[in-house]
Amino acid sequence: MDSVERMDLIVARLREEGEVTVVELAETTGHSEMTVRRDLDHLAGQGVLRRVRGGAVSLLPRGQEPPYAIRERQAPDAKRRIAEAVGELIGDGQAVLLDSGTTTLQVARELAERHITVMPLSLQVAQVLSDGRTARLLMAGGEVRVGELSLIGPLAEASLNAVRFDTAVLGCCGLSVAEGVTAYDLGDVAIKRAAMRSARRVVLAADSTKLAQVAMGYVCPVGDIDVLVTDTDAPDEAVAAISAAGVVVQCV
Amino acid sequence: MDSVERMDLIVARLREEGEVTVVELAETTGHSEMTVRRDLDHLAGQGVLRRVRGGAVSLLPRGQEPPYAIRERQAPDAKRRIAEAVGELIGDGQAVLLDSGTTTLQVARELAERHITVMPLSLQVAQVLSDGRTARLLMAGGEVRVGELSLIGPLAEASLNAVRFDTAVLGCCGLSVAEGVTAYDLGDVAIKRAAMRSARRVVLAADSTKLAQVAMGYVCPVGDIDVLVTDTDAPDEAVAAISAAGVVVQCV
DNA sequence: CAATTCAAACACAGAAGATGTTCATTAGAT
DNA sequence: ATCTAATGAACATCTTCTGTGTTTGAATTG
Repeated sequence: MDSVERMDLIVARLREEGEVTVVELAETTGHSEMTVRRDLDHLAGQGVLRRVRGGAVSLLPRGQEPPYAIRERQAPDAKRRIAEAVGELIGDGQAVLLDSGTTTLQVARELAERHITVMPLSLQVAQVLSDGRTARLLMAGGEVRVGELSLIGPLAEASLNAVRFDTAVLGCCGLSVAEGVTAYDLGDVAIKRAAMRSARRVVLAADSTKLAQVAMGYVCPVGDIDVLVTDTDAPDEAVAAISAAGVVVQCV
Repeated sequence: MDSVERMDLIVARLREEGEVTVVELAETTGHSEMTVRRDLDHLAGQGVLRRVRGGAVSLLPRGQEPPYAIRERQAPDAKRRIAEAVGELIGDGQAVLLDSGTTTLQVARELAERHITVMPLSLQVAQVLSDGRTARLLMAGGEVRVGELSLIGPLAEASLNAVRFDTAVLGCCGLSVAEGVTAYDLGDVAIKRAAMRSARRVVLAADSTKLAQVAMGYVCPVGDIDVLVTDTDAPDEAVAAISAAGVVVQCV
């Protein structure tokens, strides 16, 4: 059991029990208590839990978004395929708006070596794109959400209002015909809306697990999306319903 | 001779001769030709040189700014001391504007664990601050200069106009009473000016090597600076002249 | 005050990176 | 067109880093 598996186990335990103990985790994982403590300290640094004597308590209230480092490990294959498909939707020279999130981060990796103009809505996405050194980077301003590194607030909206894009690539937390497109953070919601206003075409990149979920913040009805790229695990009836709303659905 | 020394040697040769050969470098450094080639490829990736058969030619025209990776190794001790002193000038809870550059990057490392509000004018500085997770990060928008990762252009100016700061911590490329504060890139110059307009107090962080230099872009007269933090190698007459212009000079 | 937990320090193993060597391929010179 | 030197890929070796466990003394809690 390597460090990644251990972390996943700890997070799973925290979700079920709300708290964990060092001794119990050491037995379960088969590693020393010192190693468990180091794992817990690491997760504490990500804001996942709070250390207490003998163990840790969860900082993940139900109904709230799991932290970045956790989400990045969810459905990585699907996200990679989706990112690849989104990359093919973007032509060279286009101006692209790239949302924050783990799926769009993967899209950024796909676009990093392309010759396009990109405005990322996340510091992490910006990092990936600047490493590529070929894309023209137009940074959005805004307040940086700690942990997420997404950009929100009036400065971010002002940045979006100042530019027009060929394509906006958005992520989301939940998606259904009944409930529309939803996200956890209300600040992010406002930005997604502004992003849609600034782009001629809106592409939503969402793996199939999102189709079953509804988050607190309402972004827009499904029909406002132009293209949805998801994976082949998406249930047929959901895909049919979303298509019926006028969305081009692509399953990869 | 480790890889850092080799790179420095290669850059020095490029500055003197304008070009280098693989064979000669292999002899001088005492390493294999393959290693030299890998070094050259690495520097080519940073935009320092262009590979040609048998060697490489410089991409560093005189009068232009050396690339980031090179500057970061210049006077690192002085920069650290300066950064520490600048950190002491910043009180908790303040709103701080942080310029791009290698000296201000060091300042960012100093401020990363503080509880302040910071607007960085560089992606790299933003990266450092977001790692700290204590500072409130207000990202400036703007076009990202490739290689430098500094933010320039109208979006950046708009971000600066939208906020007011207690302190602006600026870097520069050249500084003298006769020629004022100067920088290489004209885009950066405009941003530095806007930054000064948005801050009650302007702190310039510049190691003593900057006192002898003049760059192309004129930012402002020396007297517009409130505090200059430099190192103890600064010549006394220069310090006296700058003080006479009404600047509080601190040598560390 | 006693029992437990913790964190710093050191030791060790496996992983990752850097370097050198060999060799087939390629670019440039003749 | 042919030859020579340069190149980059592939592999082997060595070094450095990172992750882990153990020990030990300090800190916390009941």
